[in-house]
Amino acid sequence: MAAIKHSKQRDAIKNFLISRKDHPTAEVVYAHVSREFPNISLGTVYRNLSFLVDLGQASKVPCSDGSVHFDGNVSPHYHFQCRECNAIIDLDFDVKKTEKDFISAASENFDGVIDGNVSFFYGTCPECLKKLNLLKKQE
Amino acid sequence: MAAIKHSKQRDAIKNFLISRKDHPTAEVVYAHVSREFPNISLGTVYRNLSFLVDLGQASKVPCSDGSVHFDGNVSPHYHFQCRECNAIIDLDFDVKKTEKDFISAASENFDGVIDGNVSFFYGTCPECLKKLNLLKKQE
DNA sequence: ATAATAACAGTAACAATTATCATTATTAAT
DNA sequence: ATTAATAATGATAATTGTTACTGTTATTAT
Repeated sequence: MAAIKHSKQRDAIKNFLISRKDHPTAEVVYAHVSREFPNISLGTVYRNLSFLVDLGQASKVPCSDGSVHFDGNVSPHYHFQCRECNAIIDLDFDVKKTEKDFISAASENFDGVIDGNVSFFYGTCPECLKKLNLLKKQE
Repeated sequence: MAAIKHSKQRDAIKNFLISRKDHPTAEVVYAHVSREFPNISLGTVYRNLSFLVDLGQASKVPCSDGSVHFDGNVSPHYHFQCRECNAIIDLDFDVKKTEKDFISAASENFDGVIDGNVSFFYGTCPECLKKLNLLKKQE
């Protein structure tokens, strides 16, 4: 019902999200958008991030360490988090098929209906793998 | 290094966790253990829950709605959350094999190393399914 | 131009969790 | 058994991430 009005702050937040392939937190968004809008409020950032999520133009990525990140890429995909550097990286594989298999396995001994899942993968990212290999060689 | 001393409060917290197949939050643990220890502190509950997690005697279950639950069952298994009643239920299927398949699919176009995943399943639990079917018939 | 109001900045309030600290309970040594 | 050392406690203060409030500003429709 309430008509949406345009706002430069919201544009800046959305553009920042789209421009980044990593997954900034509200604080990181705030820090960057503050450069363009020196007295933007942290509340405005939170309000617009939720708003964008509601509009389906961004997605909320709650990590198991309790931190909440935001993703400008709303196409279905899974996330990976590096145990070394905590970076969150998009994974690129056939979500549809794999998820279907995974859900049918999960439904095996369950009397309810499973219609979705949220997964996070963990391990070592390519960057950190390189660093660790270099350290090994130096020994 | 620091020697662990026994505590009745910790026992009560652990026993409560083990006794429950649902997955209480810190507040719920506090509410129940308070019956036996009327002036236990909420801080003590949080402290011991983390401690039990560190000892590998409990696990932390952070849900994507931001709430944090605790599980006395530390054997590897997945969780399901009902969209209707928000209950968290253990799923019983062959984790090892399924996870292996899932991880190898996820690793497809990724140069890092994936060694684990955390997944949450969503849908309708058996209880709520029943209720919804009854409602349908009444129409 | 003007009026209506969505969105703002600034700030207060909030909920969940963690830290502090003086007191109590548990353990190990006498 | 007493005692000494200290882990753990209860009570409370502090912290963090987020949401709500309020008067002002910016956007849109008339």
